[in-house]
Amino acid sequence: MPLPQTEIPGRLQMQLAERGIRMTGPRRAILSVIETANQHLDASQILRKARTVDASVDRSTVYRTLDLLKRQGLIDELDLMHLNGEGHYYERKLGRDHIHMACLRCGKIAEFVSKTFESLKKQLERDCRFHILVARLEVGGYCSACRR
Amino acid sequence: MPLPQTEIPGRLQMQLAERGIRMTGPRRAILSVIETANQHLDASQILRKARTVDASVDRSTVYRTLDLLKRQGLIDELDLMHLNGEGHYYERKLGRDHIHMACLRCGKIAEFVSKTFESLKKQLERDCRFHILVARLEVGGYCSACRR
DNA sequence: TTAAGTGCAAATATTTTGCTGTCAC
DNA sequence: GTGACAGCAAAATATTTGCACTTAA
Repeated sequence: MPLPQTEIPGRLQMQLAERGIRMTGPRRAILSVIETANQHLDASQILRKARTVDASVDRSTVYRTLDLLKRQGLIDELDLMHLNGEGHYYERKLGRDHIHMACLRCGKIAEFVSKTFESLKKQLERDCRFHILVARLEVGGYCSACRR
Repeated sequence: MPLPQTEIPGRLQMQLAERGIRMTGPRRAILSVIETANQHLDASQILRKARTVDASVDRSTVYRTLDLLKRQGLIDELDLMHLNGEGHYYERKLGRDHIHMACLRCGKIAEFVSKTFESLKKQLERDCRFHILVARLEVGGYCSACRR
Protein backbone atom coordinates (compact mmCIF):
# COMPACT_ATOMS: atom_id res chain seq x y z
CA MET A 1 0.00 0.00 0.00
CA PRO A 2 1.78 3.20 -1.05
CA LEU A 3 1.77 5.81 1.68
CA PRO A 4 -0.04 8.98 0.79
CA GLN A 5 2.62 11.44 -0.31
CA THR A 6 1.76 14.35 1.91
CA GLU A 7 3.73 17.33 0.74
CA ILE A 8 5.46 19.72 3.05
CA PRO A 9 5.89 23.12 1.42
CA GLY A 10 9.56 24.04 1.18
CA ARG A 11 10.60 20.45 1.50
CA LEU A 12 13.05 20.63 -1.38
CA GLN A 13 14.58 23.72 0.15
CA MET A 14 14.95 21.87 3.41
CA GLN A 15 16.53 18.89 1.77
CA LEU A 16 19.13 21.09 0.14
CA ALA A 17 19.78 22.92 3.40
CA GLU A 18 20.34 19.58 5.15
CA ARG A 19 23.05 18.88 2.65
CA GLY A 20 24.70 22.22 3.25
CA ILE A 21 23.77 23.60 -0.13
CA ARG A 22 23.34 27.33 -0.46
CA MET A 23 19.93 28.86 -0.88
CA THR A 24 19.45 31.86 -3.14
CA GLY A 25 16.58 33.83 -4.59
CA PRO A 26 16.56 32.26 -8.05
CA ARG A 27 16.99 28.83 -6.55
CA ARG A 28 14.07 29.39 -4.22
CA ALA A 29 11.89 30.46 -7.13
CA ILE A 30 12.79 27.42 -9.19
CA LEU A 31 12.29 25.03 -6.30
CA SER A 32 8.87 26.43 -5.53
CA VAL A 33 7.83 26.00 -9.15
CA ILE A 34 8.89 22.37 -9.11
CA GLU A 35 7.25 21.74 -5.78
CA THR A 36 3.90 23.23 -6.66
CA ALA A 37 3.74 21.82 -10.20
CA ASN A 38 0.79 19.57 -10.75
CA GLN A 39 2.08 18.36 -14.08
CA HIS A 40 5.38 17.52 -15.70
CA LEU A 41 7.31 20.63 -16.67
CA ASP A 42 10.19 21.11 -19.06
CA ALA A 43 13.05 23.55 -18.62
CA SER A 44 11.33 26.36 -20.53
CA GLN A 45 8.12 26.02 -18.58
CA ILE A 46 10.05 26.04 -15.33
CA LEU A 47 11.86 29.17 -16.46
CA ARG A 48 8.65 30.93 -17.39
CA LYS A 49 6.97 30.09 -14.11
CA ALA A 50 10.04 30.90 -12.04
CA ARG A 51 10.13 34.33 -13.66
CA THR A 52 6.68 35.13 -12.34
CA VAL A 53 8.24 34.78 -8.88
CA ASP A 54 11.60 36.39 -9.61
CA ALA A 55 11.75 38.11 -12.99
CA SER A 56 15.53 38.07 -13.16
CA VAL A 57 15.93 34.30 -13.22
CA ASP A 58 18.04 33.22 -16.15
CA ARG A 59 17.63 30.15 -18.32
CA SER A 60 21.10 28.90 -17.47
CA THR A 61 20.29 29.08 -13.78
CA VAL A 62 17.34 26.82 -14.43
CA TYR A 63 19.58 24.28 -16.14
CA ARG A 64 22.20 24.55 -13.42
CA THR A 65 19.59 24.07 -10.71
CA LEU A 66 18.03 21.12 -12.49
CA ASP A 67 21.48 19.61 -12.71
CA LEU A 68 22.01 20.12 -9.02
CA LEU A 69 18.70 18.50 -8.15
CA LYS A 70 19.40 15.57 -10.42
CA ARG A 71 22.81 15.04 -8.88
CA GLN A 72 21.22 15.18 -5.45
CA GLY A 73 18.65 12.63 -6.54
CA LEU A 74 15.80 14.96 -5.66
CA ILE A 75 14.18 15.08 -9.09
CA ASP A 76 13.69 12.66 -11.94
CA GLU A 77 14.22 13.50 -15.57
CA LEU A 78 11.73 12.13 -18.07
CA ASP A 79 11.29 12.00 -21.82
CA LEU A 80 7.62 11.13 -21.83
CA MET A 81 8.25 9.38 -25.10
CA HIS A 82 9.03 12.70 -26.79
CA LEU A 83 5.42 13.57 -27.25
CA ASN A 84 6.45 17.20 -27.71
CA GLY A 85 9.90 17.58 -29.16
CA GLU A 86 13.13 16.33 -27.73
CA GLY A 87 13.17 18.13 -24.42
CA HIS A 88 13.04 16.68 -20.97
CA TYR A 89 10.54 16.89 -18.20
CA TYR A 90 11.20 17.06 -14.52
CA GLU A 91 9.35 15.97 -11.43
CA ARG A 92 9.96 15.66 -7.73
CA LYS A 93 11.14 12.31 -6.60
CA LEU A 94 8.65 11.25 -3.98
CA GLY A 95 8.75 7.90 -2.27
CA ARG A 96 8.14 5.09 -4.65
CA ASP A 97 9.16 5.24 -8.29
CA HIS A 98 6.29 5.24 -10.69
CA ILE A 99 5.80 4.24 -14.24
CA HIS A 100 4.88 6.82 -16.86
CA MET A 101 2.47 5.81 -19.57
CA ALA A 102 2.23 8.20 -22.50
CA CYS A 103 -0.66 7.91 -24.91
CA LEU A 104 0.72 8.39 -28.39
CA ARG A 105 -2.63 9.51 -29.69
CA CYS A 106 -4.08 11.93 -27.11
CA GLY A 107 -0.86 12.78 -25.30
CA LYS A 108 -2.21 12.01 -21.86
CA ILE A 109 0.34 10.90 -19.28
CA ALA A 110 -0.78 8.39 -16.70
CA GLU A 111 1.25 7.27 -13.73
CA PHE A 112 1.24 3.88 -12.13
CA VAL A 113 2.80 2.54 -8.98
CA SER A 114 3.46 -1.16 -9.03
CA LYS A 115 4.72 -3.74 -6.58
CA THR A 116 5.96 -5.78 -9.51
CA PHE A 117 8.12 -2.84 -10.56
CA GLU A 118 9.63 -2.77 -7.09
CA SER A 119 10.33 -6.51 -7.22
CA LEU A 120 11.84 -6.14 -10.64
CA LYS A 121 14.28 -3.57 -9.34
CA LYS A 122 15.21 -5.78 -6.40
CA GLN A 123 15.69 -8.73 -8.73
CA LEU A 124 17.90 -6.61 -10.95
CA GLU A 125 20.06 -5.48 -8.05
CA ARG A 126 20.45 -9.05 -6.88
CA ASP A 127 20.91 -10.84 -10.19
CA CYS A 128 23.15 -8.24 -11.81
CA ARG A 129 24.91 -7.09 -8.67
CA PHE A 130 24.02 -3.56 -9.66
CA HIS A 131 23.34 -0.76 -7.22
CA ILE A 132 20.36 1.20 -8.56
CA LEU A 133 20.25 4.94 -8.04
CA VAL A 134 17.61 5.86 -10.62
CA ALA A 135 15.11 3.73 -12.48
CA ARG A 136 12.94 5.04 -15.24
CA LEU A 137 10.20 3.08 -16.91
CA GLU A 138 8.38 4.88 -19.67
CA VAL A 139 5.75 3.28 -21.79
CA GLY A 140 4.19 4.50 -25.02
CA GLY A 141 0.97 3.24 -26.53
CA TYR A 142 -2.74 3.85 -26.53
CA CYS A 143 -4.76 4.67 -23.44
CA SER A 144 -8.14 3.11 -22.75
CA ALA A 145 -9.98 6.00 -24.40
CA CYS A 146 -7.86 5.92 -27.57
CA ARG A 147 -7.24 2.23 -28.10
CA ARG A 148 -10.64 1.38 -29.53
CA MET B 1 13.63 -19.24 -22.49
CA PRO B 2 14.53 -16.42 -24.87
CA LEU B 3 15.25 -17.73 -28.34
CA PRO B 4 18.74 -17.03 -29.57
CA GLN B 5 18.47 -13.93 -31.70
CA THR B 6 20.14 -15.18 -34.84
CA GLU B 7 20.61 -12.23 -37.14
CA ILE B 8 19.86 -12.40 -40.81
CA PRO B 9 21.88 -9.78 -42.70
CA GLY B 10 19.59 -7.38 -44.50
CA ARG B 11 16.72 -8.23 -42.24
CA LEU B 12 15.77 -4.61 -41.65
CA GLN B 13 15.82 -4.03 -45.38
CA MET B 14 13.52 -6.99 -45.81
CA GLN B 15 11.15 -5.79 -43.14
CA LEU B 16 10.83 -2.44 -44.85
CA ALA B 17 10.33 -4.09 -48.24
CA GLU B 18 7.55 -6.24 -46.78
CA ARG B 19 5.81 -3.05 -45.79
CA GLY B 20 6.16 -1.61 -49.26
CA ILE B 21 8.68 1.02 -48.21
CA ARG B 22 11.15 2.21 -50.81
CA MET B 23 14.79 1.21 -50.64
CA THR B 24 17.48 3.68 -51.59
CA GLY B 25 21.25 3.91 -51.41
CA PRO B 26 21.48 6.12 -48.32
CA ARG B 27 18.79 4.10 -46.60
CA ARG B 28 20.66 0.89 -47.28
CA ALA B 29 23.84 2.37 -45.84
CA ILE B 30 22.10 3.53 -42.69
CA LEU B 31 20.29 0.24 -42.19
CA SER B 32 23.47 -1.75 -42.54
CA VAL B 33 25.16 0.43 -39.93
CA ILE B 34 22.34 -0.17 -37.49
CA GLU B 35 22.27 -3.87 -38.22
CA THR B 36 25.95 -4.49 -37.80
CA ALA B 37 26.41 -2.24 -34.78
CA ASN B 38 27.66 -4.06 -31.74
CA GLN B 39 27.01 -1.15 -29.46
CA HIS B 40 24.48 1.62 -29.04
CA LEU B 41 24.98 4.39 -31.57
CA ASP B 42 23.72 7.95 -31.62
CA ALA B 43 22.69 9.90 -34.72
CA SER B 44 26.15 11.37 -35.31
CA GLN B 45 27.85 8.03 -35.01
CA ILE B 46 25.37 6.50 -37.40
CA LEU B 47 26.01 9.33 -39.84
CA ARG B 48 29.76 8.90 -39.65
CA LYS B 49 29.60 5.15 -40.17
CA ALA B 50 27.02 5.41 -42.94
CA ARG B 51 29.33 7.79 -44.78
CA THR B 52 32.05 5.18 -44.92
CA VAL B 53 29.59 3.16 -47.02
CA ASP B 54 28.08 6.02 -49.00
CA ALA B 55 29.92 9.30 -48.60
CA SER B 56 27.03 11.44 -49.77
CA VAL B 57 24.66 10.52 -46.93
CA ASP B 58 23.31 13.63 -45.25
CA ARG B 59 22.63 14.16 -41.59
CA SER B 60 18.98 14.93 -42.22
CA THR B 61 18.58 11.64 -44.05
CA VAL B 62 19.85 9.89 -40.96
CA TYR B 63 17.22 11.62 -38.83
CA ARG B 64 14.50 10.94 -41.36
CA THR B 65 15.44 7.28 -41.56
CA LEU B 66 15.59 6.93 -37.78
CA ASP B 67 12.12 8.47 -37.65
CA LEU B 68 10.87 5.99 -40.19
CA LEU B 69 12.31 3.05 -38.29
CA LYS B 70 10.85 4.31 -35.02
CA ARG B 71 7.43 4.72 -36.57
CA GLN B 72 7.69 1.23 -37.98
CA GLY B 73 8.62 -0.07 -34.55
CA LEU B 74 11.86 -1.55 -35.87
CA ILE B 75 14.24 0.32 -33.60
CA ASP B 76 14.18 1.57 -30.04
CA GLU B 77 15.37 4.96 -28.92
CA LEU B 78 17.35 5.17 -25.69
CA ASP B 79 18.82 7.81 -23.44
CA LEU B 80 21.21 5.59 -21.54
CA MET B 81 20.78 7.95 -18.63
CA HIS B 82 22.51 10.72 -20.58
CA LEU B 83 25.93 9.42 -19.84
CA ASN B 84 27.24 11.47 -22.75
CA GLY B 85 25.21 14.57 -23.41
CA GLU B 86 21.58 14.80 -24.26
CA GLY B 87 21.48 12.80 -27.45
CA HIS B 88 19.69 9.56 -28.12
CA TYR B 89 20.89 6.12 -28.93
CA TYR B 90 19.33 3.63 -31.25
CA GLU B 91 19.21 -0.12 -31.43
CA ARG B 92 17.43 -2.82 -33.36
CA LYS B 93 14.31 -4.11 -31.77
CA LEU B 94 14.86 -7.83 -31.50
CA GLY B 95 12.41 -10.15 -29.83
CA ARG B 96 12.05 -9.44 -26.18
CA ASP B 97 12.48 -5.98 -24.69
CA HIS B 98 15.46 -5.64 -22.47
CA ILE B 99 16.43 -3.43 -19.62
CA HIS B 100 19.41 -1.11 -19.94
CA MET B 101 21.59 -0.59 -16.93
CA ALA B 102 24.02 2.29 -17.16
CA CYS B 103 26.88 2.52 -14.71
CA LEU B 104 27.19 6.15 -13.68
CA ARG B 105 30.83 5.68 -12.76
CA CYS B 106 32.42 3.63 -15.56
CA GLY B 107 29.79 4.22 -18.22
CA LYS B 108 29.34 0.56 -19.03
CA ILE B 109 25.92 -0.41 -20.38
CA ALA B 110 24.58 -3.81 -19.41
CA GLU B 111 21.43 -5.37 -20.77
CA PHE B 112 19.08 -7.67 -18.98
CA VAL B 113 16.12 -9.71 -20.13
CA SER B 114 13.61 -10.43 -17.45
CA LYS B 115 10.43 -12.44 -17.13
CA THR B 116 9.33 -10.08 -14.39
CA PHE B 117 9.59 -7.20 -16.83
CA GLU B 118 7.32 -9.05 -19.22
CA SER B 119 4.79 -9.72 -16.46
CA LEU B 120 4.94 -6.11 -15.41
CA LYS B 121 4.04 -5.01 -18.91
CA LYS B 122 1.15 -7.47 -19.05
CA GLN B 123 -0.06 -6.30 -15.67
CA LEU B 124 0.10 -2.71 -16.86
CA GLU B 125 -1.89 -3.46 -19.99
CA ARG B 126 -4.52 -5.26 -17.96
CA ASP B 127 -4.77 -2.96 -14.93
CA CYS B 128 -4.56 0.30 -16.83
CA ARG B 129 -6.31 -0.82 -19.97
CA PHE B 130 -3.38 0.53 -21.91
CA HIS B 131 -2.12 -0.88 -25.17
CA ILE B 132 1.68 -0.85 -25.02
CA LEU B 133 3.62 -0.17 -28.20
CA VAL B 134 7.01 0.68 -26.69
CA ALA B 135 8.40 0.14 -23.23
CA ARG B 136 11.67 1.52 -22.07
CA LEU B 137 13.26 0.69 -18.75
CA GLU B 138 16.54 2.38 -18.07
CA VAL B 139 18.41 2.14 -14.83
CA GLY B 140 21.33 4.19 -13.58
CA GLY B 141 23.61 3.24 -10.73
CA TYR B 142 26.83 1.40 -10.00
CA CYS B 143 27.81 -1.85 -11.62
CA SER B 144 29.38 -4.70 -9.68
CA ALA B 145 32.90 -3.52 -10.46
CA CYS B 146 32.24 0.08 -9.41
CA ARG B 147 29.96 -0.31 -6.43
CA ARG B 148 32.62 -1.32 -3.93
C1' DT C 1 36.07 36.70 3.51
C1' DT C 2 35.47 33.63 -0.07
C1' DA C 3 33.70 29.84 -2.46
C1' DA C 4 29.59 29.27 -4.67
C1' DG C 5 26.05 31.13 -7.44
C1' DT C 6 24.26 34.44 -10.95
C1' DG C 7 23.11 36.89 -15.33
C1' DC C 8 24.55 37.73 -19.75
C1' DA C 9 26.22 36.62 -24.13
C1' DA C 10 28.02 33.45 -26.97
C1' DA C 11 28.99 28.82 -28.20
C1' DT C 12 27.61 24.01 -28.87
C1' DA C 13 24.69 20.30 -29.70
C1' DT C 14 20.76 18.25 -31.54
C1' DT C 15 16.93 17.99 -34.50
C1' DT C 16 13.74 19.82 -38.01
C1' DT C 17 12.29 22.03 -42.21
C1' DG C 18 11.82 24.24 -46.97
C1' DC C 19 13.17 23.66 -51.27
C1' DT C 20 14.56 21.79 -55.54
C1' DG C 21 16.36 18.15 -58.04
C1' DT C 22 16.53 12.89 -58.32
C1' DC C 23 15.23 8.17 -58.25
C1' DA C 24 12.60 3.75 -57.06
C1' DC C 25 8.90 1.45 -58.43
C1' DG D 1 5.31 9.13 -64.80
C1' DT D 2 4.86 10.27 -60.14
C1' DG D 3 5.18 10.28 -55.41
C1' DA D 4 8.64 9.35 -52.23
C1' DC D 5 13.28 10.45 -51.07
C1' DA D 6 17.64 12.93 -51.30
C1' DG D 7 21.04 16.65 -50.37
C1' DC D 8 21.79 21.24 -49.08
C1' DA D 9 21.28 25.21 -46.40
C1' DA D 10 19.06 27.46 -42.96
C1' DA D 11 16.20 27.56 -38.96
C1' DA D 12 14.55 25.94 -34.72
C1' DT D 13 15.22 23.89 -30.42
C1' DA D 14 17.79 22.51 -26.40
C1' DT D 15 21.66 22.81 -23.51
C1' DT D 16 26.32 24.35 -21.98
C1' DT D 17 30.07 27.45 -21.03
C1' DG D 18 33.25 31.55 -20.05
C1' DC D 19 33.41 35.45 -17.62
C1' DA D 20 32.91 39.20 -14.48
C1' DC D 21 29.95 40.57 -10.81
C1' DT D 22 27.27 39.36 -6.63
C1' DT D 23 26.01 37.10 -2.46
C1' DA D 24 25.13 33.45 1.21
C1' DA D 25 27.13 31.64 4.99
